[in-house]
Amino acid sequence: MSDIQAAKVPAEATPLRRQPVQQRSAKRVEQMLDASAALIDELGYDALTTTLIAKRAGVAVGSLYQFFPDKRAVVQALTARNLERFVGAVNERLKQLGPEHWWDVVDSILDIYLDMHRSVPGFSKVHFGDIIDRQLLDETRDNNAVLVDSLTDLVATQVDRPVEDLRFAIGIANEVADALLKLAFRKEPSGDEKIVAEAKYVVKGYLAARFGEQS
Amino acid sequence: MSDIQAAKVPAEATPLRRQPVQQRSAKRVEQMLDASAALIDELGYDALTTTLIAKRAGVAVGSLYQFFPDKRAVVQALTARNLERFVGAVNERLKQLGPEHWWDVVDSILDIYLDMHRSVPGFSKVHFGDIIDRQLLDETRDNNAVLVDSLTDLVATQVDRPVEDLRFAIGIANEVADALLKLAFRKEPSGDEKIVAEAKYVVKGYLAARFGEQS
DNA sequence: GGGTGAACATGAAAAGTTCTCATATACTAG
DNA sequence: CTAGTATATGAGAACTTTTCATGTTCACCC
Repeated sequence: MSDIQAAKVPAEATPLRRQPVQQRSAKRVEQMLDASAALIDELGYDALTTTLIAKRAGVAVGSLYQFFPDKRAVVQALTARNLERFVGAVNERLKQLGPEHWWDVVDSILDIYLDMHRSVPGFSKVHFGDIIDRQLLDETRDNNAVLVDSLTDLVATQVDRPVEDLRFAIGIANEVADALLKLAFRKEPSGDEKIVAEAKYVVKGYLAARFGEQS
Repeated sequence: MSDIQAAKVPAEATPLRRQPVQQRSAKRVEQMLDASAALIDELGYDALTTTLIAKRAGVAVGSLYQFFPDKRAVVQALTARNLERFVGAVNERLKQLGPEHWWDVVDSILDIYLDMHRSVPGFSKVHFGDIIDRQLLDETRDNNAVLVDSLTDLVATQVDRPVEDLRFAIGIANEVADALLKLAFRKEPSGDEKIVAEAKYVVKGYLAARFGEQS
C-alpha cells in the first residue's frame, strides 16, 4: 500500500494470482485466454476444462495455475478483456467522430457491439455480464458500472440533466440493449436483423422519452 | 404419438432419465429440486455439487442419477418447475380478473414475477433463461417461447393486430422486463423499487408505442 | 397372504476434473 | 558470468461426477 512503485499495478483490480512480468509469459496468458474463448464457443461454458484450455493453448496445466487462481478466474479474465476491448473501441469511435447527436452515438455503440459479437470469439457467450461475472463472480459486478460511467461522462456534456439521472437512464438503456442483442444472437448466429433494429428503436425511444429530443 | 395413454406423458419434453412412477419417488425428486434451489441460493450455481444435493435432500447420490442423467439436468428441471409455476400463477391471475386493459395485465404479470423472486428459493438465480438453459442447455430455449406464446394468446383477444406482430412485440417486451427485473434484484436482494418502476414504464411505453393505446 | 416383476434405493468404486507442488529451466540485473 | 526471480512442467493429491451390482419396496395377481 505504501509502496512507491504503485504505478505498476495493472489498472483494474487483478483477479490474477500473479501478474505476468516477462513478455513471454504475458503472451502465454493471452494464449490461454484465446484458447478459452475458442473452447467456450465450440463446447459451451461448462464443458470447459482446465486441461483442455492448457492443451489448446499449448502449455502445461501448471502454467495456467501459475497465473490464475482457479478456472473461474480464467473466464473472468476473458470477460474483462472483452470489456476492455469494447470500451476501447467505443472511445476510439467517439474520438474520431467528434460531438454528434446522441442519437448517432447510440447507433455507433450498438454497431460496435454487433461487430464484436461477430468477430471476437467467445464474445457472444461471455462479454460483460454473462455466466461468470453475473452468476459466479461478484467482484466484477462493477464491469457494467465502468461502462455505464464512461458512457455517462460522454453524454453529460451534451444533455442538460443531473448526472445521476443520466447514469440511471444509461444503466437501464445498457441493460435493455444487452438483453435484446443477446436475444438477436440467440435466434440467429449472425444476429437477427429485425431484433437488432427493434433494439435500437427501444433504446432510442426510451432515452428520448426520458431526456427529450434535445440535441 | 398414436399411444392411447398419451395423457400420461408429463406435458413438457422430459429431460429426465426416468419419470418417477411411484408417489414416494416423485416426492423424492421434488426434494432434490428443493435442495438444489436452496443450495443455489446459498452457494451459487457452480459451487453446486451432486453430493451436496443428495445430502441436503437426504438421499443417496445414486438416487439422483436414478432420475436425472446428469447435474445439468437437475438444474434444468428446476428451471422448468419455476417456469411452470410462473405460467400457472399468471393464468390463475388472469382467469380471476377477467378482461381488463392490457395495461393492467402487464402490471399483474410483473407483480407475479416479483413475488416469485421474493418467495421462491432459487428463482432469482434460475428462472427461465439464466445460467442453465441460456448458457448450458439449448433444448430449453423454447421455455421462453412457451411463455411468450401463452401471453400472446391472451393479448390477441384484446388487441386488433396480426398475431405474428403481437408475438414479436411480446417477445421483446418479455426480454426487456426480464433483464430489468434481474438488474433490480442484482442491485438489491429485495428488488430495487426504482428500477422495478422503470421496468414497468419501459415495457408499457414500448407496447403502447407499438400497438397504440387501444384498449 | 404369498409370489413375481418392475420400480426404487444405496454406496462403493470407476472415471474424470481441479489444483498443488517439488523440480527444472529461462530471464534479468549487476 | 552469477545470483535471484520468474516461469514451465507434469505427476499425483484431492475432490466430483457418474456407474453399477446388490438389496428393498411396491403394485398386482392368484
